[in-house]
Amino acid sequence: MTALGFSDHDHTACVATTLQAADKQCASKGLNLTPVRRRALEILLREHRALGAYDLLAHLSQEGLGSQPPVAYRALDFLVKAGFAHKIEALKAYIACNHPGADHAPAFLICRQCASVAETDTQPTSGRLGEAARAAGFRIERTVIEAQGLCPSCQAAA
Amino acid sequence: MTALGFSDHDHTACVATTLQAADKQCASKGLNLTPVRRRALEILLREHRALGAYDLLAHLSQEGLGSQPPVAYRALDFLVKAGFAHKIEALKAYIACNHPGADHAPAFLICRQCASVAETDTQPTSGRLGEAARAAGFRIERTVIEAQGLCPSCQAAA
DNA sequence: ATAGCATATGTTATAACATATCAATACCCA
DNA sequence: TGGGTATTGATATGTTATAACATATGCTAT
Repeated sequence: MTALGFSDHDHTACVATTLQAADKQCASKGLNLTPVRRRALEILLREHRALGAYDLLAHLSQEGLGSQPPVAYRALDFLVKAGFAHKIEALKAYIACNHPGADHAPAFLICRQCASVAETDTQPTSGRLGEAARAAGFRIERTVIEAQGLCPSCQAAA
Repeated sequence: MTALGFSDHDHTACVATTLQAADKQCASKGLNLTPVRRRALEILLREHRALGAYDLLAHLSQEGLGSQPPVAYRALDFLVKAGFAHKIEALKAYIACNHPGADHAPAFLICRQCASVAETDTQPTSGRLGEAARAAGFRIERTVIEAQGLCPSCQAAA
């Protein structure tokens, strides 16, 4: 895959198709994509950027879907566990997954100027990190790979 | 370098020599390693694990070196900027650097069981992340590379 | 039908992490 | 000696995340 996120695309369609894919996956895996969870995913997809839990909560509460922090955190937990969203640790924020479904080790390119985020992925077992882990006898279960810097358009603007 | 942190070593000596190295570097770079900052570094080195800012603050305040959050955060900011410590985003915690001095892109192996942390390093420009960045035209300024899993001794225990 | 169970949500409160702001002090050096 | 810079002290507040407990909803076995 390539790192999308810095390029334009038909966003309405991409939201719709991803939501449908989520519906399908939940049905097949026996997961319960409840109204709050589905709406949370839709908000993340529409915004198409990393949102803080309280940002999401503000959207949800505007629509009468709960007003207290646990509402947002529960929805986010579900989405992250289901693979529909990721947490960006360096931003303490959450973003919809680019390519849900596949089990993957996401990596992110985060623009410090415009806060846009591109998702790509990595092969944790290979590369320097994998080597270091093997050498140390460490068993990797999850990786946080986040690069911060400037996206193409912010470089151009500077 | 190799990933230390999961192996035994002469810790008293390693604390002392790292502190001395820090003194030296600060002198040569015109940085001011004040008592609070130096003590904070010593605490991180002695503990030899990732400490939360409030954990550090507790140590500092026991010694009369300040009792309010900004004291700890200022010391940590200084140490991180100077390259004497790193922040582990996934743990919201701070750890003394293994090899201060060199400008480097640290990477961490974090045991979810015993919370020990090994520091290694990466070459951000190479590998899949670097490729993705080049392909996207993204300019990397800083990276967060953190692997979570099980260290050798916790694997053995399980 | 209904008791029991599992899952999800509602609600309150608080824990844990981090920063803004402004005053006081110290230190350098022109 | 006076002005600039860096550091510290102190108070308050902002931000992120979870604990704890109550309630609702739906399924299932009897």
